[in-house]
Amino acid sequence: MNRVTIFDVAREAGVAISTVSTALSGGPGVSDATRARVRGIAQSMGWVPSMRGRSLVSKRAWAVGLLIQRPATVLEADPFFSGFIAGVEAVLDEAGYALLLQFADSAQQVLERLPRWALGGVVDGVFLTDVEVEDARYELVRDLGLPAVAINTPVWHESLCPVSQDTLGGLRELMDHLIRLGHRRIGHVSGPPQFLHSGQRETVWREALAAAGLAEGPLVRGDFTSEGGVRAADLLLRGPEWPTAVVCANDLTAIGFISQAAELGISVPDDISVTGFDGIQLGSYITPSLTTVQTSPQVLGRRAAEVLLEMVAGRPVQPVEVEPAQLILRRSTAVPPRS
Amino acid sequence: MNRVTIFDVAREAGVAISTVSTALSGGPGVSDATRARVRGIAQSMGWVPSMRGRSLVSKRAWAVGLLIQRPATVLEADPFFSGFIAGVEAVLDEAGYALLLQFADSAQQVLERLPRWALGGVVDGVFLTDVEVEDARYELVRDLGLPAVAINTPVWHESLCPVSQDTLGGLRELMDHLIRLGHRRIGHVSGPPQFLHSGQRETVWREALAAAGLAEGPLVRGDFTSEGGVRAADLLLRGPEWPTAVVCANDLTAIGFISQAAELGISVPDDISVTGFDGIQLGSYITPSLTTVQTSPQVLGRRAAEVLLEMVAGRPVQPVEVEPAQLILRRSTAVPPRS
DNA sequence: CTGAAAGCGCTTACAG
DNA sequence: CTGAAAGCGCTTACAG
Repeated sequence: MNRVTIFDVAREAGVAISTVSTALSGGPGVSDATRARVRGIAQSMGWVPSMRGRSLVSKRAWAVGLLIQRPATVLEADPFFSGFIAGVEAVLDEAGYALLLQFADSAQQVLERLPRWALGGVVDGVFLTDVEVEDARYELVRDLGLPAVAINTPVWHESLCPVSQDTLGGLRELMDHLIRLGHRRIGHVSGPPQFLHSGQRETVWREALAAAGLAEGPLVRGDFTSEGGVRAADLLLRGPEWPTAVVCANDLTAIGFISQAAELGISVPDDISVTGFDGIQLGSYITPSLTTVQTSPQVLGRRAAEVLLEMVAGRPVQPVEVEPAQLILRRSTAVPPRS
Repeated sequence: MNRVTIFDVAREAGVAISTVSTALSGGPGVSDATRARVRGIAQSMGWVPSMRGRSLVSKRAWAVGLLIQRPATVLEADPFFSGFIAGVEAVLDEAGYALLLQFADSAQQVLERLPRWALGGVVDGVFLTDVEVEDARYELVRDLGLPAVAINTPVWHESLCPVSQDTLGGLRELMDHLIRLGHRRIGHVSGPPQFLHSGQRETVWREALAAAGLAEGPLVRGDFTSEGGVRAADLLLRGPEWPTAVVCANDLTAIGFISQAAELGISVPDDISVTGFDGIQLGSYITPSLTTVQTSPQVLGRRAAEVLLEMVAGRPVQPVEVEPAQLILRRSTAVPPRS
């Protein structure tokens, strides 16, 4: 497909291909006159560098990868990835790097593909998201010597650098807020147990209740989907004793919960307060608007890309901590109904 | 980064590198015994094919590209791309192809990058979305000989194949439904004018009104965002004469519109009916749930990827038409208030 | 400042 | 069935 090569340009200009290469790449060792002439000829001939040739010799793929260990359909549902990719792209674009995107069905598949990407020279580095409780990827990227940036992980080694945002502080504030409003029975709809942050959020909820001397409220396992929120509402609201507030592990869950509460004739926030987590854009447009903890996937993406490019270039990096997630108070929370 | 090469395997096995290559790639011309032995040795040595070497000689990038001509942040807002990418990925993964994702700020930038991708051998083909009214990309991919699949376009030539879904039929049904409910003043919040489908949706609205002998309702220009919906509601609902129904160009716009209507003390659907377009998942969980036309970005993505891989392989293809978009009646529409 | 040559890791005719 | 060789398009020491 590549019509004109560096060889054609050299012939046309009457110089050696090494001169063309040096002139075009901007390196030193070519007179300004020659450089200008070669560049002019290359441009007029429509020369475009072959990334294939360049990659082979430079041992750089000029691409980094995001290998998402979830079904491809989460992109549609989970707001994190969209924002994260947006942030990543903004930085990569400027650096002339491309983003390779792939989804994996299982942890096993991820562990098979990472070596292919690394040893096959497909990417120069990877982003690791969705930290799991037992996460074999960290060891793997070290063994492969593959530069990696991991989001919200405590791990840090020579080829892995964390980029993190404190989100639990915002969640603690949220719990305090509910307690100050007078809530005494506060339930929780958790996230999928394999993710590290599901457990962390659950722990914050549990500890806040304990610190306030409150009994542990009802806990339902969710799955980060609205449908999971619907099921949780069915479980929690059909019995005789509702909680007066429910802290959901993410916004989608909260929206599903609120939807099903309405279906059951239960009003939010008059009968029950409901909170989300993530801070998706639509949270401010639904009725009632959603109290939530607003995270910054786009900022994380931007910083993660910056750090990864540094690592790829062989420069030393330090873990990055972005601004903490913010508690956003909206209308889905209020004082509890008088019992 | 690539430790062990085909050369190392050949030495270890005591054969020529061509034998290793043939044995590993599964081609004919190697005895079963040799093939098995070479494969065993390659595996035990941890050999992984270098895509850089392979790409250079095979003239294939083993990747296709999606170059989105919008700010990267739309990924977060626009549900089309998430679903589309999910569908694309499902097919590419199986074929061992990767997806290269990039965003461009302007049409100009797209036109600069496509040649770099094509002539630079970065991708073997591209997906073209967001058909514009005057779209220079079609001519460009033809000139470049770059296989391309375009979504919902009328154009078709040797290196461009359309994959389409009829969405306007569903919109016509939606208009008929509103008219049958008794609505006589039906407004429209349009999409950005540069997109072909914005104009198409507006035309359907206009023609349906004309066919029913109704006066043209108020038209406000939106931008496919919820914020645009808020602004449209402000414009349409502050005056003395509201429409009794408003057809929004997409779901996000409709959700913003409903939100602002509530803010102004106007109830949906009691005071005004509001409809969306896209069929995003959250549409069924908000209150009131959203009447909309449900499109199938994931199916489009899957079919588009299938067609593109065929084109890359040099096989002949035909335009694909997926199942039409479906009208989904929910609670944001009702009979008009008695005037 | 410029040129001739080697080599990145692979596939693919072409001989034997 | 197997091997020796050329070549994909580039960059990078190394001589001149």
